[in-house]
Formats: sequence, C-alpha cells, structure tokens
Amino acid sequence: MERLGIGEFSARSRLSPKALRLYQELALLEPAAVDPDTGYRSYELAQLEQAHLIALLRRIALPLAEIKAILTLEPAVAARQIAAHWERIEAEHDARRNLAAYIVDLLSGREHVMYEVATRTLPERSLLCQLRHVADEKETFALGKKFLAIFKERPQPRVAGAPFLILIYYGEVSPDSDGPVEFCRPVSAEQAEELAALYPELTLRSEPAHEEAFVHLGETQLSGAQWQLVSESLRDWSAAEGRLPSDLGVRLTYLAEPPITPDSRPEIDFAVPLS
Amino acid sequence: MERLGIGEFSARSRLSPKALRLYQELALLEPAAVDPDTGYRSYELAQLEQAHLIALLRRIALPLAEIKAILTLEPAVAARQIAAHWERIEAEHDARRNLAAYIVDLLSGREHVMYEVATRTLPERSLLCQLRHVADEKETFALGKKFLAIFKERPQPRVAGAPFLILIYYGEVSPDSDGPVEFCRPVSAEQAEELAALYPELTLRSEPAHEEAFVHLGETQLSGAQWQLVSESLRDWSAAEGRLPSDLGVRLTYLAEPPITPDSRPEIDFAVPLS
DNA sequence: TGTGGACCCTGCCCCAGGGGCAAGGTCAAG
DNA sequence: CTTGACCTTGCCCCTGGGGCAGGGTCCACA
Repeated sequence: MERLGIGEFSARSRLSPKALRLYQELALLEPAAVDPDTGYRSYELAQLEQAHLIALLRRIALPLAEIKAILTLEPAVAARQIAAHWERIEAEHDARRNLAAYIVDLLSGREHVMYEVATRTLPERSLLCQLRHVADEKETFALGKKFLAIFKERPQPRVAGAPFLILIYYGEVSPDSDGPVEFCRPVSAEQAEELAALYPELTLRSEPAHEEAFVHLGETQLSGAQWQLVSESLRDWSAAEGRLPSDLGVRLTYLAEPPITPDSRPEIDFAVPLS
Repeated sequence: MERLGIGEFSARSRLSPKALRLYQELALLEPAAVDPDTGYRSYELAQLEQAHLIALLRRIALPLAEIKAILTLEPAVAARQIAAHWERIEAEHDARRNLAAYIVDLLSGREHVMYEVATRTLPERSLLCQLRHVADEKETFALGKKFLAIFKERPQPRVAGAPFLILIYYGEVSPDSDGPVEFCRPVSAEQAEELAALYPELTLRSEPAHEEAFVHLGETQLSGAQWQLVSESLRDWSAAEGRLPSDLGVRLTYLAEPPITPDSRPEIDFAVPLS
C-alpha cells in the first residue's frame, strides 16, 4: 500500500497542507496513519478521491460542516442535498442581482419602478398566534401551511373583512438570522377566549389599535428580489413623509383564502406598523 | 440640526451599533460629533443617506474597503464601478454553477461529457517571456494583447509550426490568487540571442524537452465553466493513466494567429507538462 | 435628591477557512 | 556529517461583525 507524505498528498489533491491538517482536526479527512513519535501524517492513494470531492465542494463554497455531513451520505442522497443547497445559493444570488441593479440605477440617477405606499388604521385586534424560528422561505411556507391546517381541522367562521393569515417577521429570514416569524389569525374579540380554548397550541394575544403603511402586492409570490424593492419603497416613503415605522415587525397580510400550493398566488399586502 | 444617538441612528439605518462603531474606525461613516467627555457618538439625519447606501452595498457583499473607495466617487462613476464589480461576481457565480452541476452529476453516477486527453512530446525550446501578476481574466486578456503588440512593432518570422503564444499559469487567476501568468513566444534556438537583444523587455529562457498531456479546445473562448471541466478531464486521465503532471504550470497554447479582439476565437490547446 | 432603567462606552473573545511565519524536529542524499 | 527539503506545533492575521463584561451616563419618576 503506497503511502504519501502530506506534501505529496497536498500536491496531488490540490489542498494545502494547512487545509489538510484542518480537515483532520475537524474529522473530515483523517490521515491513514500518524507516526506516534514524529507526528508525521501519511495518506493513502485511495484517499485522493475523498480529498478531491472535498476540494470540489469547497469550491462551490460549501461550509466544512456541511461537507462533513455530506461525506457520510450515499452518493445519490448527497447529490440531492448538494442540488438543494445550490438552489438556495442561486435564490440568494438572484436577490442580490436585483439589489445590485437597483443600486446601480439609484446611483446613476435613474428612476426605479417603486411600489405605491398607502396607510390604513387598524382597530384593536385579537390574534391567535404561533411564534416560530425559520431559516428560509421554504420553511416559512411549510409552517404556514401547517398553521392553516390547524383551522381546517376545527373550522371556525372568520372575522368578516379581516385577513385570513398574517405573517409577522420580527427579524430577517435568512441562513444567518432566523426570524422569528409569527403566524397569526385575527379572531373576533367576543369569541377570542372560547376560541383560544379550542386551539391550545396557539397563543391568544391582542394587538392595540395602530396605523400601518402598506404596499398592495396583488396576487403574487414575494420573491427575495421583490422584497428588496418593496422595502426600499417603504423606506423612501418613510423618509419623504417623516413617518417612522415602529419596531413591531414587518407584516405580510394574506387577504383571501386560496388553495395553498407552492404555485398559489394569494392576494398579499406588505405592511409596517407606524409609531 | 437634529442629532441622533447611536441607538436611534442604528434603528433608522438598520445598521447595528457595533457596525456603526466599526465604520467609524474604518473612516467609512464618521459620527457628526463625539462627546469628548463621555465618548457618546451622535449622528445627523442627513447621514442616514450615506448609512443606507453602505447598508445596500454590504448586502451585495461588497467589502468595506471597496465601499470606502466607492463613497468618495461621483455617483455615476460609482455606479459603473459597482456594475463592473457585479459582473465579476456574476462570472464567478456562473463558474460555480457549472461546477455544482458537475458535482451533482458525478455523485449521481451520471456520466459527464469530458474532454479527450492526448499526449505529445516537445523538443527543447527557446522562449521569449514576460511574467506578470494578474487578478482576473480580463487583465490577462489585456496583457496578452500588449504582449502580442510588442511583436507587431518589430515583426519577426515565427518558428514554423510553433504556437504564436503560450500562456503559462503558475497559479490560479482569481481575486485571491493572482497567478502569476507567463506570456511566451517560442523562437528558434539559433536566433534566440539576437532576438532577445531586439526585445529588451522580454526575458529569454529555454525550456527542456518534455512530454505534455493536452486537450484540444478548438476555436473557443475558455470560460470559467469550461476551465473547471477541462481540468477535471485531465485529472481523470491522470488518475487512469498513472501519469502525474509536473509543477511547471498549466498552459494555454494559441495555435494560429487570429485578429485579437474580445470576440475572437483563436484555436487553443490546454496542456499540462508531465513528469 | 436619589434611583432605576435605558443607553452608551471600551475591551476582550468568538465564528469560518485558512495564510504566513517562527522555532524546532526528521529524513535522505551527497 | 552536513545540508536542504520536509514536517511538526503554535501563534497571530484577515473579514464583518456578534456577544458579553465591567463600568459610565442620561432622563424620568418618586
């Protein structure tokens, strides 16, 4: 069995010796043997394959922790994971692309198409809510579906004219910041207590009357790219009107109940409470 | 003039206080005033604009150092810089996309289209060379053009059958690793000395006879995506044949002199010397 | 006039994914 | 035996902040 020193192995795998030592420490790629006296590492030829896979995965910016997980999987499963991961990267990249275009337009003095902002006053409301931490939009969608399913099981008349679902984002939903997001259903004040008893997994809270600025998005799916532009529109409006958003979270208001599928395009408002 | 504490300014600009302190330290965004006794920072409303621009630029992953440079520019110039920067990001992303697809295919057990590898033996050659550090492909192209221009000024007959330009990459050409790249023109051994005198800006060196593995790319422009696949093809071949590349740099061989324009598609070989 | 709570300060350690360097141990060829 | 190439560990550096500790400030309320 041919053995390679770390230098040889480094040259053949195109991974630096430093990186190889790190991968050993993280149990990503263990040398075939380590001399107990000298500490010299030695690798086997067959390990080049794994080393090469790691190098490839690093080149698409996969974190070492995820690489470690992927190495333990069946190749076919690993392939699906990587494809899914790449899709997320692709989505983030798309959002950034639109933002870059917006910035360039902004600095060039070109006008960018913005959304129209209006305000509305809301009365005090009773809400049945569920607070959740989510890492990406897909998870939000899945949780939203589960939330709505709760009401399908034990259906209750909705408050007339009220949205059937409100998503309140208390923080950015992204890999580095996981919300939280609150899923809410407005209920009538009189029935609030008895309904709350009916849905023990939900929290009843009431929201004081307030004013909010909103953008009507129509029947659409809110992509990362749109999200950027919508929040820019609100920022512009806020600066022009001198009205400041309060810190109560940004809301997506679903106005009419559609059949919820990944392709459904419910009628949405994007809103921020004002202080 | 209304002043804001760092907390207020942070909330309005959506930059964390920590980030604001960092930006002050880096002279990116200086507070309008700093209380000499307490160290309290205060900002002016008008600074929100700059803060917002910084936040936007950070969201497209522009490094703070580049943001600092951009802030000093005319908006229109800044817009062009950002557009150019984004184009580079986009190119890198494209290369990664192809690589991701390749990895997924590899792990799925699907066959990927690979390039055909052959070998050839080269005699000892005399080369007139210029070694340069380059950060991206555009720079390589620009320098290659300048290199060829040298020979246009003082034209010399070429060695029959030899390529008119060889690019030797001693390291990766990317933002974090800038080559170096060597631009070479083979010349006949007898005339080498006198030609070298004619081109004082070039270095004369001779390369020993050797064998190299190569891929014929035809008339094409080598994109980042192709580059990945070509080097995978050579790696596969190397593993299968048991022949190892020497560390003398990867070569692009331009076979026939075309008119050099950004759209030209000269006939190219991609080669690695064997040890 | 105190006092509590909200702000704010600096300074330190932490993250990934290594790069670079220093001080010292090892190995093979001449 | 020496020399140079190779290897080891350990430490500090980079980005762009997050988080926390220990301590100072500011304002409103009692």
